[in-house]
Amino acid sequence: MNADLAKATIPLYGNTKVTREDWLTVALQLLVSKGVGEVKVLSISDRLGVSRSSFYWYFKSRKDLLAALLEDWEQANTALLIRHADMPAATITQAVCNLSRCWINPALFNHKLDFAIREWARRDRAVRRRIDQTDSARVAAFAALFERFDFAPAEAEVRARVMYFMQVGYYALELSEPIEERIKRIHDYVLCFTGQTPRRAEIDALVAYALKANGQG
Amino acid sequence: MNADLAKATIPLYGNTKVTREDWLTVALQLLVSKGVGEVKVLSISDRLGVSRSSFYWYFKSRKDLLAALLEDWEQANTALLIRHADMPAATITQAVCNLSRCWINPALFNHKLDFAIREWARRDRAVRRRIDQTDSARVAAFAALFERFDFAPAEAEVRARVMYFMQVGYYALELSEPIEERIKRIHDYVLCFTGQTPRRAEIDALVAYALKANGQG
DNA sequence: AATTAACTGGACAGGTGTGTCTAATTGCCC
DNA sequence: GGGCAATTAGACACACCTGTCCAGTTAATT
Repeated sequence: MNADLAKATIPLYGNTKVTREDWLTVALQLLVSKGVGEVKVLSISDRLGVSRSSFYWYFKSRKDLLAALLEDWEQANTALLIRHADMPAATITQAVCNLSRCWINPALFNHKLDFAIREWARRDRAVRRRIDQTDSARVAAFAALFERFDFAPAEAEVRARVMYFMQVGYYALELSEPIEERIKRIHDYVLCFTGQTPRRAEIDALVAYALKANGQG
Repeated sequence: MNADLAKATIPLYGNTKVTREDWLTVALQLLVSKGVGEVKVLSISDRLGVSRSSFYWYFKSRKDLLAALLEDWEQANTALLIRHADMPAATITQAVCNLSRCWINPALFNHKLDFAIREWARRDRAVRRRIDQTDSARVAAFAALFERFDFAPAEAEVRARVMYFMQVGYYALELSEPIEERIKRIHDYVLCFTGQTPRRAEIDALVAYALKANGQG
């Protein structure tokens, strides 16, 4: 149950059963699967097989834990997207294919986490502010990508937004379509996003990547 | 506080202060502004200035109330979108402009309600099923629109999805940009969605509509 | 004016959550 | 093998939400 993290660290001192990391890991799982509202001290301690009150040795309060979770999220998701947007590419269609890897490979972008944070932001101003900054940074990186391929600034901005918002919307609907279904649409998506017909090799490579990343390769 | 609805109906019998409608109205406001979790009998009775227990005269339980709210939502939002998608238009760009009125006029599509339901669906299977049906119906209507203007079925489907998901994503981010900002992008959005340059008159008409609907006209 | 149907209010029971305090318990160190 | 520090369990206080019960209160009806 808690074997994963506790054992990796230095041997524990005293009557220790779990670490602060363990609390965080389970809290993150709960945040992702059920939303902030369900990140409860009791639920976590249950899953950890540990008394609820131990929690207060590691964290000042539930708020303290939530702040730590927000920190974790901020480190993970945005840097990934920006890194992929900045990858070298010969054509705009290739660049969009590169970026699509984040959406197509579940190991890359944690959309459930992203969305849990979004839901949280609806009820918390501080979270709201942080996610707004994050969204701006992402869109700016995508717009820069289109501008690198000589799109006019205004059009680059709109295409960046369409691409990003469309993806967020896709996640919002939680369609959970099989990968074969999604693959069929890749060509037309790239066409719609860029206004240009992608090369066959670009699409083929992305399709192969998608299958592999989803365990169908 | 509760003057709005109670007075509009037939004179009330007995020691009546509020109606079932009043409970529903306030519940809907809470659902929209704070999410399902905050739709509490106590919160509503407080706002209504009425005892909490009166609730159980009108509704069997909190679940009963929530079911009624879901019913309300289903009636309102989807029919509106489909009606706009089916409007006659001379060009595909014109058709997309027609549909955009739903997104641009806050009096038409209640996106906050739509999103509150989406969040709710994350924790309730029955709601999940209903919203999935709704989303399919909407996308089907949009795809039919593109097909009417001779787009190939596969491309029509993708363009419908890009347009719809992009809009849902936009709402997910809760950007709250001023209307002037959004207006600037209309032209490029239509271009990106349809792959065709819209006519000047089409854009001008939509911009005028947007300003009027947002009290700037 | 009494009756009655349509409500309303307050008290109570039961469940679940947070946070605090104190008395264990455990493993390392000397 | 006793002491100590780190950690944990359990009891308790408090808050808040749902749902039930019952004794009012009120205005149309007779």
